[in-house]
Amino acid sequence: MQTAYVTIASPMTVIQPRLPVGPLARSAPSAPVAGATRRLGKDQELCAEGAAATFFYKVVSGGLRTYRLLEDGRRQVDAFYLPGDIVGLEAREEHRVTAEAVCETTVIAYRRCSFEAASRGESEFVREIVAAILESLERARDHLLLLGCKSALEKIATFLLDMSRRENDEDAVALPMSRVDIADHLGLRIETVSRSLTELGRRRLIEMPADRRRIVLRNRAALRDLADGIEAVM
Amino acid sequence: MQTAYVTIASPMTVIQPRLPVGPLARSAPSAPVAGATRRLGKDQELCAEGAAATFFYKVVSGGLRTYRLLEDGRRQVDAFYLPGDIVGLEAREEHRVTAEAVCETTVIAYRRCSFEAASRGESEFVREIVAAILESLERARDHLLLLGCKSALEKIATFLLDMSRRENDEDAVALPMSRVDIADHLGLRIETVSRSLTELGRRRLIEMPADRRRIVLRNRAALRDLADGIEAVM
DNA sequence: CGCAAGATTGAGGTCGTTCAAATAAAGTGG
DNA sequence: CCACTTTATTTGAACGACCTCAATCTTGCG
Repeated sequence: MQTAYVTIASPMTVIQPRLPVGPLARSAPSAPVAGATRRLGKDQELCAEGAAATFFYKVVSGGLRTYRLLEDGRRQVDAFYLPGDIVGLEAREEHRVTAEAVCETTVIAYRRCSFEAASRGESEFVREIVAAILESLERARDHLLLLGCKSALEKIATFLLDMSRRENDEDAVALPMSRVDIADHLGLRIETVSRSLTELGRRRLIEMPADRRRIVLRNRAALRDLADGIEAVM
Repeated sequence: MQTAYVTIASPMTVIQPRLPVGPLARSAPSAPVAGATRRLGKDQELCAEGAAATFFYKVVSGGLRTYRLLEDGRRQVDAFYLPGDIVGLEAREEHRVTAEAVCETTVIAYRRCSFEAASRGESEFVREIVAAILESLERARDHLLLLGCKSALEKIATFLLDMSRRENDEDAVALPMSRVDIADHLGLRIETVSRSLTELGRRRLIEMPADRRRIVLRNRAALRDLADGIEAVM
């Protein structure tokens, strides 16, 4: 689930904190975690989705936005970060969102390799908890993109693929939850859920057996395109 | 930010697992983390929002939904949890979401007190990182409720109050970001953002100085009601 | 079989969007 | 400092996706 993040012998030091602003500001002289101040102009990128997460940042002045995109350009701004906030901390190899300045902004950069290193000393128990929390965060972010940007049909396609993936990618997807639950999950009404499923069936992307709690995926590629916001060619 | 969570010597039994499901099943014999299997009927509640988070759970069979509500009953189902998933892990004193079974479901309960205990031994650095991640998760969940349930006016009210809170609750809120950013954050179009702000001004809940990047909150109570989904009495 | 709950389908309404234009603000160069 | 261009924001009118309300159909279960 979580991929191990091994820092290859990065010369890194231990931090010995005890600051009022939080430990981040107080690394030991000999083992600095923190780095330089960085100034960003309006709309300048701090870090990109997919880029190596070598640093994370604390906002000093100005503000940042983090966002994700659909293929056709629709954008979901996950959050804004104001002075004092910490951004880019995901304990993963890659950043999952793009961060940009909304105006003239100053941040302090911290090396983040120390996190995996530090937690390597931790109990397996703590690590698994952190991994589970990160998993929740990633799912939540995926869902922000869905709720903020996608149409009803795209939402349903996304949902079906997600359920399928979590059930070992079988073509037959079991939906243990009711239409009401699905609707409240996707920010739709049950009637719209029903109509969207019917429409996907009409388009031959899925098939619905008599048992309404089971759905067969007939055309994953097309469903994937729908879910990713690529306009359907039809 | 994070309050310490001390477990008072609860008599608890050790599990000796060695399941393929991850470390949770394999805590040290002397420091057992896990507990009993629990069976839930359809729609039965596993844990409630606000309740003490004494346990967290791993789904064995069936499925769970987690959700949050607005005052008038609108519901956002944050996520579904299928066999193998871990739920209720927030490293906080209280659960932030309600978890219920979507059908006949079996879970394994784990004591979660050990997390704070275990992390007490961790470096301040790791704890701050975990705290920042949890902060992100909470914000994301709040935002799911906003995107999934709220009307345009409610979204704007929520956004203004949130920005105000993060800027020391001043009545004058600075909005460093553009209307486009706000729109993409709230799942709206810039025109709708603009219209909603105008409408709030018309209702005397806010005031907009000439400088469009600044907004004065005139009636926080009414804004709060709007944000919480309490129908406006007017 | 008969009933209750859930799911689907249909018709009409609404909120937010789209497209377009007006207004305001912020630069730019003279 | 001012005319001019560019960009951001606000406002208006018409459209459309999804919602609401209501009826029908299906399924599960006593």
